[in-house]
Amino acid sequence: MAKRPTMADVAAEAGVSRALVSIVFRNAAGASEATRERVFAAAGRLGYRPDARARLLRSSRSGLLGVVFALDGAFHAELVEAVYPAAAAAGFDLALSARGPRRTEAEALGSLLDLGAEALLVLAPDTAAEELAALPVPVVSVLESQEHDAVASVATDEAAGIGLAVAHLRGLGHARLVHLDGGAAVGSAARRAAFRALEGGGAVVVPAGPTDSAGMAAAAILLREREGSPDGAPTAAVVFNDEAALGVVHVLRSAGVRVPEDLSVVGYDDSRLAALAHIQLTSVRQDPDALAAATVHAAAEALAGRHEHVLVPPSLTVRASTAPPAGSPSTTVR
Amino acid sequence: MAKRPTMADVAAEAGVSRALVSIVFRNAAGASEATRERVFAAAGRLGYRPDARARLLRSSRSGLLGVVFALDGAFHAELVEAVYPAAAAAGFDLALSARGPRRTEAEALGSLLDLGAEALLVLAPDTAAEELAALPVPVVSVLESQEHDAVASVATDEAAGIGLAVAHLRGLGHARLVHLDGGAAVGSAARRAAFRALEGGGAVVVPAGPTDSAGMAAAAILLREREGSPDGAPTAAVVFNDEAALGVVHVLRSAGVRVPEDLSVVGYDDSRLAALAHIQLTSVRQDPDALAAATVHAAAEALAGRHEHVLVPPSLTVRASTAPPAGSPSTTVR
DNA sequence: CGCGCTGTCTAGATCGTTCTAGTAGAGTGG
DNA sequence: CCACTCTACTAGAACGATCTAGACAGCGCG
Repeated sequence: MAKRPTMADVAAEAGVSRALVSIVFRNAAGASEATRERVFAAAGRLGYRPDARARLLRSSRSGLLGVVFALDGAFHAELVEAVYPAAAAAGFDLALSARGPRRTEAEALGSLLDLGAEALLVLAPDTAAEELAALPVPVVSVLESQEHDAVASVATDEAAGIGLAVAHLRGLGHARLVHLDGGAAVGSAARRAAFRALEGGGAVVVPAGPTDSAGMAAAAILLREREGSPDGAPTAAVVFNDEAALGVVHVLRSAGVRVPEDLSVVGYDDSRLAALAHIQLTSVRQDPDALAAATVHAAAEALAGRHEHVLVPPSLTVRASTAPPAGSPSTTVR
Repeated sequence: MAKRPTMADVAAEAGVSRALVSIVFRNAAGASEATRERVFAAAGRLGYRPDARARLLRSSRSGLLGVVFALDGAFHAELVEAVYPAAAAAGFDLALSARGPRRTEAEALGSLLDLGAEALLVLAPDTAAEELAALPVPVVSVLESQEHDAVASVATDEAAGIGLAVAHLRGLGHARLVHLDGGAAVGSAARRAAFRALEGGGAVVVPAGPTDSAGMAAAAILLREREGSPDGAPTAAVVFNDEAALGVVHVLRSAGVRVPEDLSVVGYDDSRLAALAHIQLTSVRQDPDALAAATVHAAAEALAGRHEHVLVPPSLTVRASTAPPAGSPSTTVR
């Protein structure tokens, strides 16, 4: 295990000064094409790679963004994946730090600060906005919009997402919709409010939750109501998220209610669950690339002292769990 | 955004030299109790935290472990979560780097090397062992055992896992087992071989894959055989992983075959899928804490030049997808 | 020829730590 | 009173990069 070569080694090998090697590697102005090649050749021969620690230490503008995410967060993995290219395009490096049951958000934030992150991207933060604002670097709250002036935020437009789901179902001919909400989960209030706003006074909302068992419980209620009034029963359900929707679909099918023929179901998140071959859930999709781009942009702006609050519009992935209602012309005719 | 305080600031505030502050913060010998307190008080007043970049740069023993993981890896999230406390206990810091469809393993490895990681933990590496061995720091291959002398490895004992599943089913009274394998997926060969070794010449293996659709396809084959010979058909299936098992269960139930009454199903990984309330899959569990501890230990050993190859025994999480076979006394009697 | 300019290159300070070598002062023993 | 050890502390050189200031050559221009 030979010692890692340094800039001085490369300089000696190429017969130039360290400073020049630095210039070449930052591809800054001030080096001739010929020397550039010579330096690169020497570096290649030695297997040199610049040491990020020293680089970060010296340059005030470190170019390092810290990302705090939850390992079990439904959508976090996809989003982090999308942030890598977005950050690279903007000239930022990324340092990841996970939070979870065994590691608090504060610990995750702290370790990123220690590494010298210039700004922090916090996915679905637990921490209160005031505390985030008090950190020594700017923070972008991702997936959770914030009102605080000193905390930028990038989130999906929940109202638009619910709007897409409702419009899709209405377009298929569904007259009576029901929303199974997320209970106390993050984002539940916004989605519920959006549904109520669209449906007006007659909006039917069943309290549920973000898990498949919550979905199962809510579906059981739905079934009971369905038996009570077979005609007035809803023909389509907008469920808080995919996991709950899975529980809903399972209970319905077990009870002999066909999906989508008897009841259409729309999920939310378009997670891997929704795409499973035997599920094929129509689901509201948050666009990871758009969110990632907006997030990196917000970080850059925040570094300049401007704290943006961005809402990214979602889209709808239509799969097999939605169809026109049983009585509608488009299914009976053909 | 005030500038971050440095060791010199703390030294000035406490009226001592920088070196002494360093001593106090590393809690090395050579400072009186009184000064220790004075320094901590001063640091607290200024909100000082040591700069990891400078610290890493100076001290050759950086204490930083790099972790490469896949954001969509079934078991990776749990494992990474468990590695944090294990690493902290051994005095290591962690830097995470993700690989995925948008970011190659080589990029992930490179960025960790740049950050100055002292050793790398690579979860389910893509890269060939020789290439890993050629990296300038020691590597631990996690979740995938390696034979290479210069690459340590920590993995689950696949044979033991399959053994647990088979023993569980045998214990319930099942005589005819079938294994739906993982096709070309990582670990599939080992699990298949283990199953064959246990079952001997009459081992029934159906080629499948690691996805739910592969599980569905394999289940369809199973159903056809079942129709052909209702008596000789297997009464229990050991499936390559949970996702495939999900597809299997779905197809079986849709065809009117009850799980577990008519056919018991065992998954592998004990992932979140297996725990879903409407699935309740019995599954082979890889113990994240044991793996994490073994991994960190292997890293420390690798740093000392000793490359361990460790197999961690799995356990079995019994849920509702397994039961004694239909004709057995324990179900008929009671 | 002298002057400024541009392009290429270098010396040396600097970032915030750790580490090595050493100093001052107190205590001990002969 | 000197030599010695021990404890508490400090000065200054690393670490490996970046950055500032300036040197030197070659060129065009008056």
